[in-house]
Amino acid sequence: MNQLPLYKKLLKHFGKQHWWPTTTNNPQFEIIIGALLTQQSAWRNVEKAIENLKKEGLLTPKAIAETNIHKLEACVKPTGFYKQKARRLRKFAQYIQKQYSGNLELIFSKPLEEARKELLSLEGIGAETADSILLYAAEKLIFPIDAYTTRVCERLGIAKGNYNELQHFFHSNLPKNLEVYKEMHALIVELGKNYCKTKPVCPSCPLRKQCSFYTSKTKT
DNA sequence: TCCCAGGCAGGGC
DNA sequence: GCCCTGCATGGG
Repeated sequence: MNQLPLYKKLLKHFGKQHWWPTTTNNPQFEIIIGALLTQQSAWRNVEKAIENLKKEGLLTPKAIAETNIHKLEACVKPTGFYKQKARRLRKFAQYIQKQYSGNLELIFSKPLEEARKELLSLEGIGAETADSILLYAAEKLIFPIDAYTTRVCERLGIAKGNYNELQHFFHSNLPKNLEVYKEMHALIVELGKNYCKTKPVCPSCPLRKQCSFYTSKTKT
């Protein structure tokens, strides 16, 4: 099964999503900060937090590694779970600073599976966050599976299973193209944010005719 | 007022 | 392995 038609349909409907937005000259590290902060919180609140960090000069591994934890907590407060996020952010910065002198390329240039395992071993980095970092910061061909992706796949009836199974599905059915991977993940999130909520079908969803609730329970 | 947001970790079973 | 809970602020 080729998922390029789905990609084109979503792209036409929603337009380019321009993920992952960054504002500094250290985009890789900023993407990682965003990936940790956006967990279970809206992106607009992440933007507030990153703006706070920028004002305090806290957008480099060295600065975050050395900062006072309470200052960091105040910056990331808008994203919620601020104590654990501040701690995870500082621990990550300290790790990168100590092991690699702040140079992320030294991790990203490792073999993909090795880099992924290393990220997963750090506090606060699970499968989705690791894969988002690898796709958007390291620019590796790896597809993140988030809650929206699971929900959308189920409702469209295109795939089901655990994280690894869904990821394997996309790896097998998407063209091996970095921009497609980046855009497809963002487009699925956009679809999930707007639709896949009501039953039996979301009236204005561009994919409503493919929705399992539509085809099984609604006629014409 | 209630529910959700671009999850993760730790516990129980 | 899967399911549950705590973590917490901001916006609809």
